[in-house]
Order: sequence, then C-alpha cells, then structure tokens
Amino acid sequence: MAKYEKAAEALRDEIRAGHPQAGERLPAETVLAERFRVSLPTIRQALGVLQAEGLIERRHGRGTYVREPRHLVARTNERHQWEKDRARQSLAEREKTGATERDTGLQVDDLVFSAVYDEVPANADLAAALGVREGEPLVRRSYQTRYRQEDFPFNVATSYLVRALVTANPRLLDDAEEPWPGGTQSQLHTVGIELDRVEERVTARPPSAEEAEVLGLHPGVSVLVLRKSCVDTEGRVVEVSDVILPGDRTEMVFVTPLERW
Amino acid sequence: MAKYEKAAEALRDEIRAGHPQAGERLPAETVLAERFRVSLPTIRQALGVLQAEGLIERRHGRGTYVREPRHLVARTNERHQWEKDRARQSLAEREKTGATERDTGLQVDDLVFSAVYDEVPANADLAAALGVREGEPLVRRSYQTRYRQEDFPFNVATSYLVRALVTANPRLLDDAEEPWPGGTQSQLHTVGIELDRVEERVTARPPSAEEAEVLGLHPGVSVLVLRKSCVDTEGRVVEVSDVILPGDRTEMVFVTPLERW
DNA sequence: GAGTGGTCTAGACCACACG
DNA sequence: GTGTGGTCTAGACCACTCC
Repeated sequence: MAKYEKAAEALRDEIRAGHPQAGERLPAETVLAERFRVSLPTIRQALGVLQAEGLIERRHGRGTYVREPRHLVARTNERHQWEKDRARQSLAEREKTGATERDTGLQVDDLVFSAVYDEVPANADLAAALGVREGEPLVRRSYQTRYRQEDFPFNVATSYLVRALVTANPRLLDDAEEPWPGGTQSQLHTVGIELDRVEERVTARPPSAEEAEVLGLHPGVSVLVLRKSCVDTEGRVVEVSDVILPGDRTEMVFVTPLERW
Repeated sequence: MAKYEKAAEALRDEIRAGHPQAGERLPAETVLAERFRVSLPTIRQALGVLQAEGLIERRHGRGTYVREPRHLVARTNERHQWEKDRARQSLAEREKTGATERDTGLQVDDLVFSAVYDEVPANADLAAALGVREGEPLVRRSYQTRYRQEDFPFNVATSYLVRALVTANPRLLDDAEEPWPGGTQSQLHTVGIELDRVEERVTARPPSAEEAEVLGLHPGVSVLVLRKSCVDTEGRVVEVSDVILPGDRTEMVFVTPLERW
C-alpha cells in the first residue's frame, strides 16, 4: 500500500472513531507530514483522497475540517398527488403554499425563487422523451430555488413543454407569471390537461464544473440527477424536467402503495 | 484562473466537442504538459480534476481515455407490486424468474448471487427505522449480485428483519435457502405477513473506500444509497434494507400513478 | 525495451484567515 | 504577522502494458 493510502486510511479510521469529530479541525498539513514521516505533497495527496470521499473539507487559510453530514430537503413523490389535488382549487387556496415549501417545511418568504422561460427546438433526447419529432418547438423553463439566507440554490431544474400544447393560454408562455400558484399541474389544467402519472428516473454522478459552481458544491459532493416525465390521461408525455439536486442535502422519498390480497 | 484549471477546462471543452470521443485516448501527459506549457505535476492535477468529474479514466501503463457513459440496470418501483403478485404463486411459477432478472433482462444463469445471514442487535438507527427498541435481535442478510462475466457486483444490499416476526418459519433464518424463489415478499408470506407499501429513500454520495473496493468503482463514480422500508398491512415496518448501487450503471425508475379527476 | 501513468521528494511562492 | 492551505516546479524512480 502506498504511503498516501496508509496515511489516508489512518486518518479515515480516526475520523470514524470520532477523533476528530464532525466539525473539528485536523492538524495542519506540516504536522501530519511529520507524524506520518512523509513529504508535504504526499500528505496533501492523502487529504485529497479523503476530500474526494466527502469526509473532510479544506478551508483555505483556516485548516482542514471533518465534514458535517447534512440532510435538509426531503422530496417525496407524494407531492405529485398533493399537487394534483390542489390544481383545481381556488387561487386563494393555491397561493397558500407550494410543493417546495411542503418539502422543506419553510414559508414562501424564506425562499428565493427564479424562473426564466425561453424557446428551443427539441433535440434528439428530448424529442424521444416527449414523443415528438426533432425540431418541435418547446418552451424551456429554467428554475432555481434557494434559501434566502444562503448564497446557492438547493436545486436547479429545467422543464420542457411542447409549445403547441400550451399556446391556448398565453400566460403559460410568460415567465413573469412565475411562481404560478399551484405549480405545473395547475398550469396544465388551464389548457385542459390532466396528468395520469409521473415517472421519475434517478441516477447519481459527480457534478460537472458548472453544476458545482452554480450549486456551490464542495469537492466530494455528488449530485442526484432526476428526469421527471409527466404523462397525461391520453398517454402523452406533456412535460419533461431535468433536476439537479445536491447529494449532501437532499433525500428523495418514494412511496409505492401495494394492492391488497 | 489557475493553470491546471485552464488546462482542465480546455480539455473538458474538447471532450464535450467530441475530440477525443468516448473511448478514445488523450495524448500522453508529457505531450499535454508541453502543449499547455506547464510542468508534469500541473497537467496531472488537471487530469485529476477531470477524473474526479467522471469524464476520463486513467489506465496505468496504457494512457488516459475518455470515459464511456453506461447505464445497464434500470430498477423500477413497479417491481414491488410485481413481486407481491407472485408471492403467493406456486413454487414452479416463482422459480421462473426474479426481480433482478426482470430489471436487467437477464437469465438467472447470467447472474451470480450470494447471501449471508447473521444476527445482530438493533442499533439506534435501525431501531428507529423498524420501530423496535434498541438491542432487539435482528436477522441481518447481506446480498451481492453480479454478472457472471464480471468481477464486481452491481449492487450490495443489507436487509434487516425483526427476528421475532420470522421465527415461526425456521427456513427464513437459514441462508442456505437463498435465493428464495419469489423474494422477500414470498418469504414474509410464509409467516403471514402482507405488505401494504414500500418506502424508498434515495441519496447520493461518493463511495467510501470499502464500497469502491467491493463494487470495483473507478474514481469519479458516485453511488446511489437506497434505504427501503417495507410496511405491512398493520402499519409495522417489517423489513429495512440498505442498498448501494453504482451511479454509472444504475437508473432508478419510480412511477407515481395519480387519481383521476 | 519503449511508453505510459503512479508515487514521492524538496522546495518555492502565493492567497486567504485571523488576531 | 503568523499560520494555514493552494499552486507550481524539476526531477527521480517505480509499475504496468504492449510490442
């Protein structure tokens, strides 16, 4: 086993044993280098491994710290039925609270929400997902949501609608109408679309450089990649969204009810 | 922007533009160092960034290659109802195929399956998840499944049952009975337990050193962490399993049907 | 044997945090 | 100012792959 691996393993074991604990500082790199009798670049390589594992966090000018685990946002698939139940309610009712507030347990005022609409032709991937021909005009809607006190959003989402399906209501083409009380299902309701089911596909990977930038992710944090497809009662896929969620603060919850014997 | 970041960005852009393509080789480190007019350690740092992003793969003695994306196993929550439907069928029927084969589209012969049972007292986490007191005896069942041609499993799962609930059938305490035709729901059926719903919680993170080892993961691959809870018709959580899935070859699919208006 | 990436060293200088 | 991590260099030797 290489020296840097030995050092990394020793430090990992110590952290798991609780010395130092989450939030506490590790000794300086020079101290560690001395202790393990290796050069500074080698101990830095060891710390790089632990950082990539998400175990530690290095703060420039301050030191190396044990990362604290955090899970703040739980996102459950029961939100879809909940949203559907509200889609036809009065504006006053719909304005009370949204699905994100439901997930996070926060008030609307605690959240900063942004939405930008534009129009793009369907590429091969989206055309297949939406069941339309390539080049079909789509409304692209880019969303970000963050806590008011924080600098970075906890999710970024891109939603695609087939433009032809929503032109009946011009208000659906205008991002100044966001946040739309009641969400997408309420929007679709205005053009006579009812959802039959929601399909969600989840994978995980390290963030791209851009995602790490936008979400303010530390090294050693993965992202959950969610593609959500909404299928209406006629079997058409009427919306596709791609959502990126930070893996260190998001838990996705899926409940599957079973038929009784 | 640092030199290594510049180099990483330039290489990233080239890969995204398709030069080199997935599977193709990058120039040797010495060549890249010359091209970007930086030292070898610096270009190595740049490549380290791209590797951590999952964009490239470095093969000792051979070169640096653009990683090929792969998604082989799709795991859908419809499996739960499917398993429930089969739980009460005849042995002959149940033996035909299992949920994993259904997910992967493979035959039983293509897969190598291993199961080990032992007994552990419930820790705080498991006690909370199962709704029992700490120290309650649990049956721990450790599973691994891999393709016959491959060296590493594509999932590792640890399942916990409350021992008191399954002692009525001693065969459920014996790992020599695995793989049990029809799966866990069929096993639970033998002691009179019917499931009402399955709750799954998904997060993502980089693999621990041990997980990377067991699953044979390359640097720059994240894992999906799944905690599945099975709730029976009396509202008890009767099984909890923790599943680790490689993010680069797994897609989890969740379908949420909605009630009609 | 030639070419490749993996490990390791010694040391320099810079940028940031904090008292 | 002092201590911390971040970047960068020049170079050595090793281990693996392939011809």
